[in-house]
Amino acid sequence: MPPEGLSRNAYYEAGLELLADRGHSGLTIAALCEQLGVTKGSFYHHFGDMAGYVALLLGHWEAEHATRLIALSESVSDPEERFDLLQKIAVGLPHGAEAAIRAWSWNSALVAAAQQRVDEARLSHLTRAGVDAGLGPARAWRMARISLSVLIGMQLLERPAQRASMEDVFGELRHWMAVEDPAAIAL
Amino acid sequence: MPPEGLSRNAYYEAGLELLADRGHSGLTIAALCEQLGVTKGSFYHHFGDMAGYVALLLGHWEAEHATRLIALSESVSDPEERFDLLQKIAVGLPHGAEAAIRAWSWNSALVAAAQQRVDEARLSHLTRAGVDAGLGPARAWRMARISLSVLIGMQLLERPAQRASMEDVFGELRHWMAVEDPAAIAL
DNA sequence: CGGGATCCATACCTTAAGGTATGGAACGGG
DNA sequence: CCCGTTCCATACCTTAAGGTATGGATCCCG
Repeated sequence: MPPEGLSRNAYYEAGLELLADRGHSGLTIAALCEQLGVTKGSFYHHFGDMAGYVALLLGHWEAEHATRLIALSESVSDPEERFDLLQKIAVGLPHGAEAAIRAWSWNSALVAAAQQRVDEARLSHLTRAGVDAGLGPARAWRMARISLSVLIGMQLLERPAQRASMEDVFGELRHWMAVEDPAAIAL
Repeated sequence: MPPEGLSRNAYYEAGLELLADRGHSGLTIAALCEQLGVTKGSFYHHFGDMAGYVALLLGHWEAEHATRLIALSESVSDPEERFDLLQKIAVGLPHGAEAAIRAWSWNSALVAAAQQRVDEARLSHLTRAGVDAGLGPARAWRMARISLSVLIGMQLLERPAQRASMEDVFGELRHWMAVEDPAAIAL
């Protein structure tokens, strides 16, 4: 199957794009085919049905925008440097598509499962990064939760997400994190 | 119209309940009527069509869980006391329904408009509260954004939202806010 | 006690989206 | 050159959800 992989990837890109600007209800087989200039025959040839396509699309998203980026961050040893990278990674995520996926997860068990895996992976990675940076476990856990919540909130509050205000807010968060407070860190 | 207002409110309660445990795609006329033990005739009698019902339902939510609570908070003068109240208010919100509405807003312009009004009202109230508590305007703005983002993140990360972890996280946030840092506050 | 208004049940229509069946064009290997 | 496989177009089916038309039941009010 030499000229086939390309086609599949085209469906993924088109899917994420549709999600970003029409939401999950805009991700229909008809819309996908229209955007790619084909008809439903093509879609049902490459993917058995909608559920199959969705599973592959989510797998693509998970691998590309979670697993891969987390591994990238893990390759950095210096804690401060790693948080720099993490902030850049966060700002560069496909916020539109991610927000739509999160919304979508409220109406599909399949999507909810993928979303939960991605959240869990990001959360545990953030917690590890916090511990590496010297926070106590409980405090690192809360820091991770707050950080991920802020990412989610920013993704959902602005449409499209504004790079500038996101950097501002993340900067404030890191400033708070850096504050010396032995009593709290003891946790 | 004496025995009518009751019926309308029943539709609102049923609607928020359906949203909370089936998401917006579960909020169908058929599901509403089934839950209330009536048929579609009743629905179309009370509300012209689905769009009309949705508009009224959102208005109910906005008035009950945004406008009213903000006014309540504004009646408290002491800044510290006000933040205590705000935390209690936040924890007590109908998180399931609110999360579903936020997800829904990605697929309906009407819902998106209501959601934006509620977000804007909460955001500007939080900013005012921050200024009253002694933060500089820019810092108060970021604090408000972070706080609302955390609420949103917590609403979406846990299903159902856990009261305990929410209080933990809010506590950490307020601890950070209280840290003395003249340089940052100068902003 | 008659009549209009309120409230809702029943039956039917329409549309959009997923899904299926089938055939045809292009392309490569034997 | 032929045949099978890949890839996709066309036409049709099915289902779910919004919406409409109509009639009946109840209740208040004059």
